[in-house]
Amino acid sequence: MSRMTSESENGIVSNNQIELPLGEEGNYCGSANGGVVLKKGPWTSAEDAILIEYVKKHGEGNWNAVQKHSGLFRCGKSCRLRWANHLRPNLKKGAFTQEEEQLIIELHAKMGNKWALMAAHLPGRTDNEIKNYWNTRIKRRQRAGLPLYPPEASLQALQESQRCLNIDRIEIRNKSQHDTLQSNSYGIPNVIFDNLTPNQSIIPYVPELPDITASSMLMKGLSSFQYGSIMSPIMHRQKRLREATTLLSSFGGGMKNEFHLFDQFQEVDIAAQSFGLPFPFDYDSTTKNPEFFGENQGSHTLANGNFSASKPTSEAVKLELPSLQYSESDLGGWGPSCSPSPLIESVDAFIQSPPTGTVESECPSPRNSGLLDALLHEAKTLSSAKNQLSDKSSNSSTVTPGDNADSPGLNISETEWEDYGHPFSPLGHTATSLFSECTPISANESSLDESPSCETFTGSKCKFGRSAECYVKSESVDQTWTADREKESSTWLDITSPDALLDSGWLEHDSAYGKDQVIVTDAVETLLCDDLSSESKQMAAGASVNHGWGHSSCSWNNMPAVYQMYELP
DNA sequence: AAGTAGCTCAACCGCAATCAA
DNA sequence: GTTGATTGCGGTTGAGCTACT
Repeated sequence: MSRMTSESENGIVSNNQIELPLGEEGNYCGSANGGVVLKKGPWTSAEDAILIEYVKKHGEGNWNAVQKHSGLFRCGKSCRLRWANHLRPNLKKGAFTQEEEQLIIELHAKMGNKWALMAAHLPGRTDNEIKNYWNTRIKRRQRAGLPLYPPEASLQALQESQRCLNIDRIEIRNKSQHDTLQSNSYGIPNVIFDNLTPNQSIIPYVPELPDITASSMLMKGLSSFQYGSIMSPIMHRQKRLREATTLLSSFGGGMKNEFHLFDQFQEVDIAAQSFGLPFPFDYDSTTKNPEFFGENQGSHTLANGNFSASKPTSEAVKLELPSLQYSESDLGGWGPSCSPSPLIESVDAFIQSPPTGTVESECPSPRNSGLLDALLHEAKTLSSAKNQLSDKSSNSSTVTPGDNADSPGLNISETEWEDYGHPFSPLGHTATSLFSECTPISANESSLDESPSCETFTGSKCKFGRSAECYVKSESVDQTWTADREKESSTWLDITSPDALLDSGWLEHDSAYGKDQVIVTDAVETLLCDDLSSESKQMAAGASVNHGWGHSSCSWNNMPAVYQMYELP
């Protein structure tokens, strides 16, 4: 509004603001003007007055009639927007309150970029306002390397998610009493994708999935880290510190740990870039596959890299991105020169701050929310639960809080991955890192301006594929990986191992389907299926993939190569 | 003090869903 | 069932402002 001060106050169209009718120039506000030139640009107070007067008389709606009846040279669309965002009564002006911010965070964690829905929960606020706020906040937080969601939200969501997952697990196990640990079925003939069906019945709000896929969220995170990797070096450290501090304070100090994390990420990111690390792949320099990397240049690294182990695909995967969108071109650094850290950062954010809130559902489904947070949160929950049930773990491939730690004795599955020539684990660094990075870091481990510890995350156990244990060695940064840290990180699931997945509950055998089949929990499904190109999705759909709330199944043999990462020779 | 980069926010744009004829 | 108009939504843009160098 204040920006309209320089404008004409008479509401009459000035020449430089007159736009051709839409029939001649796109379809915005296209039809209602009948050849009358319509004004664009900022509204004047006179125009506002006209519009207000009109709405008083005729009420809202029928916006195209505004121009006809009021003489306002604005299209209906513009009128509606102006009214909704600025003129209608009961609009709150000014900055968001802390309560509102909190609510937005919770709502976004739950809904994703459903600005209109979010606005419905914030009286007096408009979707545009919320969207702008969120995008601004997102950018700031991402640039500062902070998680999107505050940790307190994580705890709440953790508890709720745990409860929901317990319900889910019960139902799954009711379907199958198989001992999931017995089967070492790498040649998985079929994969059953198990959505978190139980949630459906208790979720009052089940929108059409916005298709905020795991990969899109990962992309979001990855691209978010582009801010870290690209912006950070540009941004002066002082500014970064200030921003981060500001954001920190906005969360009541609960972000210390995250803040701490971030500073590490920045540096590692830079360092990793300087090493041309092929993010998201961690790889052992002695076993890296140059051919593979070459093929994937310019392609969608996440999709190709993480999911196409042996058959790199050249297909670009166009992902639908959430609000904070970045085109593939934005991810230009995804090639061999990409840093491993973006994902890690995002993962950190996601894991530390899974979706929360009970705005519309007490048991938000990861798929429903469309947020990877939920997905990862599930994994985290599962993994934690499994770790507690250590006695259950009989298979050597099971990742338990100890065998994961740096020991040269890799678990079976890991070795087998290697033997079977999958240069990278199915989920690669992505997933593995997720679990190795979600351990909170105590704030006193390093100060903000200390040389950050690359190993704090890069050194966490990155087991996958041929490269077995691969550390991202960034020689330009300190490597102060601590034993404690490693122990912490090692408690997380080794997702690259099917056995581990099985053991963790990510994959479960299901005898109900007759064959050696594996239930892939929603989280895995999301990683496996949702991240693929639409073409792949269609193929998968042809293979009985049902991306609904119920079970879905993919016939293994019919799955595109990118799906067949568990297939063994 | 000047130049510049980054930020904010209002408005635009395109698409899809809905509605009515 | 089809078509065109209307409405709603989410992503994007760009002008003005602010902070920094």
